Amino acid sequence: MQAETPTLTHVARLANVSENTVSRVIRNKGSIAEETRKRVLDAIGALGYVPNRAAGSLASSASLIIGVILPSLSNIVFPEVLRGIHAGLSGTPYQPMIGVTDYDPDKEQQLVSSLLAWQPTALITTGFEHTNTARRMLENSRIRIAELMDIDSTPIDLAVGLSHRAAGRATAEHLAQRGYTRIGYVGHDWVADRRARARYDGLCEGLQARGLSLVVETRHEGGSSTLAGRDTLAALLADGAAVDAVAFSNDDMAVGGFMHCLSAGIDVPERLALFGFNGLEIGQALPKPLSTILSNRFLIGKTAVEALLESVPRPPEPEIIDTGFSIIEGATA
Amino acid sequence: MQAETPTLTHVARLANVSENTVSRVIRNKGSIAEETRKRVLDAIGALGYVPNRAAGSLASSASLIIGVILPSLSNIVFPEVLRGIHAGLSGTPYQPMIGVTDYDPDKEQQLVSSLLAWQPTALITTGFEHTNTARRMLENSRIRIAELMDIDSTPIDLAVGLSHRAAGRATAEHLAQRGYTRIGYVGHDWVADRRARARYDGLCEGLQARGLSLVVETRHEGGSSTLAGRDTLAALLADGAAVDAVAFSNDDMAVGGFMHCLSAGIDVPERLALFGFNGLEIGQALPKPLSTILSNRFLIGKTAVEALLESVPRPPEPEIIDTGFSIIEGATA
DNA sequence: CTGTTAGCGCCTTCAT
DNA sequence: ATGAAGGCGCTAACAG
Repeated sequence: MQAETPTLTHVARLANVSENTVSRVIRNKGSIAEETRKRVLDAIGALGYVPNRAAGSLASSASLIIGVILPSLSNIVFPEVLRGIHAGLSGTPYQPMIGVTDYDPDKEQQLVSSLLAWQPTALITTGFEHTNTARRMLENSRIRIAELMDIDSTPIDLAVGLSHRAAGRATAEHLAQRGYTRIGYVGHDWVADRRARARYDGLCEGLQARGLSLVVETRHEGGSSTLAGRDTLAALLADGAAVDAVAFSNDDMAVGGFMHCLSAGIDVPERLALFGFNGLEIGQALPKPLSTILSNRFLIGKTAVEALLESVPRPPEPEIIDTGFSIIEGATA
Repeated sequence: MQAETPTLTHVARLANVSENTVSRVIRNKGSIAEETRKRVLDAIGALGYVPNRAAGSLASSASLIIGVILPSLSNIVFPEVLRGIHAGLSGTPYQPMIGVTDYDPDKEQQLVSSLLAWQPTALITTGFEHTNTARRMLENSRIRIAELMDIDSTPIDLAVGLSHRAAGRATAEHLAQRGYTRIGYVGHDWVADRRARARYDGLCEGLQARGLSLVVETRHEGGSSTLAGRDTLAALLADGAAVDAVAFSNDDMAVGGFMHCLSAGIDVPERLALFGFNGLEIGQALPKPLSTILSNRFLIGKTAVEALLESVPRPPEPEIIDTGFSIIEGATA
């Protein structure tokens, strides 16, 4: 038997109050006699009432949705940001609605439009690169907007992340301090991945400050992956470059590089030092833990959600939250 | 200047038609004169109209939401399923709304309730284990329900995945055929991860069919991870067990095991063979590609979405789609 | 092929 | 502290 789905009206009738009172109890708004509240809650329990979110959204012109736009799910980094978002949302009535851009600004624009159609309370996206249309939509909407991962530019409303340029400089300093002088770079496509590019720039800048510069660099044409890291390092070394350390665009690439060294019998770090970025678990499980930079992905997601929900009308001034980074000393550089 | 958000009414007015006609054009429903359609589309473009999804959902008692409940985001497996779901959804107007259970049935129940409150077109969840209440809610709702990953039981509506028991048996057969006889098992917590348990059962069954049985087994108390695999294999070997092959609960654990062998100078597979499950990229990037079973996670997500949207009223009979698995020969077993 | 008429279930505003 | 009235923007059902 398919019972009719209970609505506010049913609850109100059962509890002998007006719909309005039930609504107030549910939303914890206005003051309600303890006795009444209890009667209402009992009725809700008895009927197994669950509020219709669509009706609520329509009436209030605001939904309990948090739009989340991620560039990719292939890399473990963004699922970890999403985990942080979930952690920040747990215990609240908000639900995340997800979109994936594959690093394509046009797809992002379309997702911004689709997600705004749900009148979400907030929209979380990545980086500062948006189409003009997308930017306008985000600015004009009065909801809260977070731009994650990067803090090297002025956000529309809120930025949460770290300075990738600074992380690149820190890489340079670490390698220089360890006495490496012939430093190479193994990267991936940075047209799509702007933050990898920013780290590269910071790296070059940091080396230059020490009177050094990259002696060789190779970039894989596609996205980052362990296999790409392995093959790209192999290609770089095959050219006979004399390097004593290689900075990778991220840990995936660096772990791949480590695999190549294992296969080729190259001693790490004695003959070749390796340095990554992200601080992924796999890097720390290598026979020699990877020297890298921890990027606090989970924290970025969690912090963003908490900050967004903290003050739901958008504050007048944009805010930047630096979740920082830290060097993992490791044993490969 | 914050212009008023355009609604159907505005579009209708501008195009000189009734709201209903606009609605029909948008939803591609009923027949419309080519001339009228064009006028409406022009008006939509001119105003930058975006339909209010909440209003649409309320009026039609159905939303363009697909609820997705995942056990975890820590492991790359579920993000890959999610990628498949996204792929299946791309080009449709549906958006996924995500929840994470952390393998807790009570959390799942709460998510089922929260997500049903949005009147989604379909709900995708994992496995066959639900609280009684959750099961009742899923059965009573008339929307489509997919239970992913596993096909070894009767689904509420649709199951998409593979037989984990069969995968376990295939592991046994592979190892036996390669001539290994002293086979050990390194696993993780299977109270939460039922499918790992099913593979273990299949493994034992398969060994028995060959007149073999596990000579030793160790299970890590928590979830699977590379570090856990490394340490758990180390612990197993420290006990002095004479094994010539180890089957791991999954690739994360197996890759960790491989790392231990590297550190401890154990030749793989000569002195110890390793076998995993999932076919993750990292396993194939090892100096010796991991012997394992490919679980087609992406395909599971994509297939599920396609099958669900194919026939939106729930069919009378439950259906099972076997996305299968295949052995990756690798070089470690 | 197009228009008219009623809601969907809830929240907001105003009243008491 | 509670109730009454109206409407959020859209779609369904029925005309024509």
